[in-house]
Amino acid sequence: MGRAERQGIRVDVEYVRREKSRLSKEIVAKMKQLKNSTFYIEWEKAQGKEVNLNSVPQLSNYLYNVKGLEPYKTTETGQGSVDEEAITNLNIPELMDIIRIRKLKKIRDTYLDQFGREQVNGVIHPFFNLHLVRTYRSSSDSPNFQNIPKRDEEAMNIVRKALYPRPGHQLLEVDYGNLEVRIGACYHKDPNMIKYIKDPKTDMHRDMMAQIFKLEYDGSDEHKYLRSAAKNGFVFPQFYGDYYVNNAKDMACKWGELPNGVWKDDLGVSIGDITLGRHLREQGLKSIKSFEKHLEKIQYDFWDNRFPEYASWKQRWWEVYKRRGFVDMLTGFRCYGVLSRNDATNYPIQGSAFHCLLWSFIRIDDILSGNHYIPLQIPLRVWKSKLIGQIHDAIILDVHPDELQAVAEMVHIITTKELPKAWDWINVPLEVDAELCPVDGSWAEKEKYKLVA
DNA sequence: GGAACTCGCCAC
DNA sequence: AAACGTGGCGAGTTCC
Repeated sequence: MGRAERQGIRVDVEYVRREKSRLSKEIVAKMKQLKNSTFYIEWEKAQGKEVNLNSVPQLSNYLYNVKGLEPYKTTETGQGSVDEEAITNLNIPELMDIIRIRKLKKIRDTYLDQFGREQVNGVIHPFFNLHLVRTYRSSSDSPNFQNIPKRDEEAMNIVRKALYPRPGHQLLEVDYGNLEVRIGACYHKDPNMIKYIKDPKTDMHRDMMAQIFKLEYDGSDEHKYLRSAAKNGFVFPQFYGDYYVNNAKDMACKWGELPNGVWKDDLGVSIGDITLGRHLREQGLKSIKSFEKHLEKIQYDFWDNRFPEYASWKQRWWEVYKRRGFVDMLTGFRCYGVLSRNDATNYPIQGSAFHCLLWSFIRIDDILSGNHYIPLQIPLRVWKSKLIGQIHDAIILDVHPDELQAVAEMVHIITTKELPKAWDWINVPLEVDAELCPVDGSWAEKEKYKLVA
């Protein structure tokens, strides 16, 4: 990991400077426009002094105390929330401008600023800490290389266009697929989960989508969307220890839309020519309450029938922790201290999943730096290609095009074949996906790449 | 003037 | 009966 830190990642300093000033111009223009609105003028009047558009307490106070609006949700400390979800639901156009400004400032002040500040001769050297995280995962700082925008298209493009390989090289990213789910299976050994992992014809999220939304998955874009709703709104939260009441509320708010506990025909996700809310109503799930009851049954089915071994492992593992005060991970580390019921099962899975990545990272480093002892058909030499970073279940390399083929094969062998050989407790196949950027292309330009033909 | 806090938001 | 896991970081705010 130290070698990757020293290697670093190239930053286009001139681009960062230009992009920051472009963002600043848009932020200033947006603020100017906002300051002319009656919403802002009334806010300023109530405030009695100049309004700070970045101040969360000021906005919360104005919306919920001065104007007396009903908060859509509250924060941990009971204050009216002003996060994106909460203020979007107030249906005030000016608040959309605040969301836009926040997003642009996030890109400028959190990411581009960090790159400019931390770069040395056009290279950043993020730290990858191995000693700070309770679960034995890693963390990264100065700058944090592990939270660079990915899902939001605009933010992803702006930020990742700043990061480059060395001249004549290309960036390669190799991700383990569903690593935590697979490593979880090594602990609980649930046969149904193992079947989902091993049999490519099966798909757990597709099955859950059908059950939750009462729809047979047909592969359409709308169904793909609902599949990810089931995955991120129910399955993963359940794995982490959440329960159906939260799941129902989150899913209904995000995908169905029901301000008064009843589905609205004109709001929410559409499937075919009707909305999800309408579809659920036609299926007899008339309100949020009935959807919650529906999810309650699904939760019991999920743990009692679909993954009973997983459920009993969770139970046993918690009993072990209560008796001994610690749990041991398959990778030899011990989780101790005050753990909640969820912690006692989440920590070992999360930690040993990362250790799989770390083992692979170290072995790849051995080979690239010419020190390897693994009996592979790979000549001993120092490679031009280098490891430059890691994001929990992904490895990022800076590859010379002449070595691409060899690197791809080697990484594939290490991550999916050598690792399970080294650790016999790995009882499920491991898979990796890869993405490749063009030669001299930025990290924004990555495209799917097959490691093995 | 800095530490500690809250809040929002990015990643896995 | 319970009531989602791990981080880093920026900005505003309050306290000492």
